[in-house]
Amino acid sequence: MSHQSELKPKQNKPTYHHGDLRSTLLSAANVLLKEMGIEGLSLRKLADKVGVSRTAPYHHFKDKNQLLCAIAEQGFVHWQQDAEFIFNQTELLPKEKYRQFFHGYISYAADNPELYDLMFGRTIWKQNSATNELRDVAYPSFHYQVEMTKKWQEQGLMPSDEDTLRLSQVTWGTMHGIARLLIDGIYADRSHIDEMCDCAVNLFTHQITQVKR
Amino acid sequence: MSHQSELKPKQNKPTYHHGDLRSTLLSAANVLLKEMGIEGLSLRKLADKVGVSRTAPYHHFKDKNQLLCAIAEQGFVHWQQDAEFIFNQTELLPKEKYRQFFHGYISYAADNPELYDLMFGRTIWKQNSATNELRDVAYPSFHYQVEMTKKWQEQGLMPSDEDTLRLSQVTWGTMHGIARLLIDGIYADRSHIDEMCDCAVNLFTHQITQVKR
DNA sequence: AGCATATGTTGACGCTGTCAAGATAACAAA
DNA sequence: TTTGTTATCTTGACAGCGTCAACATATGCT
Repeated sequence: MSHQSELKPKQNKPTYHHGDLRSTLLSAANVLLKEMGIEGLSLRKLADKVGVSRTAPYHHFKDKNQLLCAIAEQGFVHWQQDAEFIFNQTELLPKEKYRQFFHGYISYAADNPELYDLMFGRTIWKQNSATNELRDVAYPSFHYQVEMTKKWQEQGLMPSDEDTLRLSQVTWGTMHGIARLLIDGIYADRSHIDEMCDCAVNLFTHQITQVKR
Repeated sequence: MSHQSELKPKQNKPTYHHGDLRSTLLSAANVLLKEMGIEGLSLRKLADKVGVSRTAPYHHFKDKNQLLCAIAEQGFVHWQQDAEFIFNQTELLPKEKYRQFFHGYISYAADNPELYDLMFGRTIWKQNSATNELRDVAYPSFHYQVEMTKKWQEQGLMPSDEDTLRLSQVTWGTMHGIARLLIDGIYADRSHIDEMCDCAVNLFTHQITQVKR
């Protein structure tokens, strides 16, 4: 029953087997996530939207948690591509590149608040509920930021007397914190984004404008 | 039924009216919050723990949300006291005072992860679900940080060419972000706290060690 | 004393995630 | 082709959740 109309396989006639349920669930879940948020996304609503019974998704995802991890996984892949694109723009000066990276991070979060909340929120990471597949995608993403920080230190853009891991934890923490303040609407809103990002970049890259080595 | 034993009013004999249910609920909720987290805290478990029926709490809190806001409210009061204590320590140098403030913030978050998550998390702030009472306590707390930042700028500890509001959003964002990374267990753990804090303080107060004006 | 109000109780509803058992289709081996 | 295994989808059921409605009891004011 319910409305099993639009989100069905290639053929129009209703088949007992869906044929491509897993990926259909994933994309529908992305929409539902954006609309209702991480809490409003329920397996039952999702199944109903796709036009299958409540328990059908359980043949493709063991848990609600596994579904969430799969969504986050896609998010990390997409986000990693964005980061690499900025980092590989050779014609930009280091500082300008970092500024774009910073803006890009915050913009990604502000444009996809619910997805960002899922990727970097406690729902997944709190009690070790992240899937191995998700870890395999997320950890390299985290590590990529450390590598970039190392490069920025070598270029003299960031202070080289700070430990690279600590420095990247702090700079990333800043981006993460600003993103969260924006997403949760705590004492900051979208109109502040540009100025906040510039302020942070100035603080972290202050030396090179003077020393220029 | 259930076990209405320990958390009862002064007299031992079971009375129909509890007598002090609201505050009893609040303190029991704090315990439950610390144990089970913000999601694991259910009104039914709470009522059962206190020894009243499921709907009794509704005579003291309109919502689960109102209960959460009341808990967060207490957290803000307590946290504000901590901040003022540090800020009023006159014998400390500005930089050392700021370092203590930073460490204090992160330690408060790390020691009360669930409470911090409630106070500064999206559950309350996302969709404007904060009570007026909570706002009346939280907003001055936020503003207090701006005032301190202003003082630190005047003392030459922090760059005075940055807009005060932006600067405090960034420095607070950094504390918030580090706290979140720690709490959610994302690429940082408690053994990194001291070094991360020092690194951040160094970045934000770099000038004064050189300029010393 | 009587009555309004505050407070606490049981019953019920719809929502959620998830398990168990049965139905149907796809596919591989005989 | 037929048969059997497996993947997929179904309905039924259960416990837990927040919350409303209706009812019970105690407190306190007139």
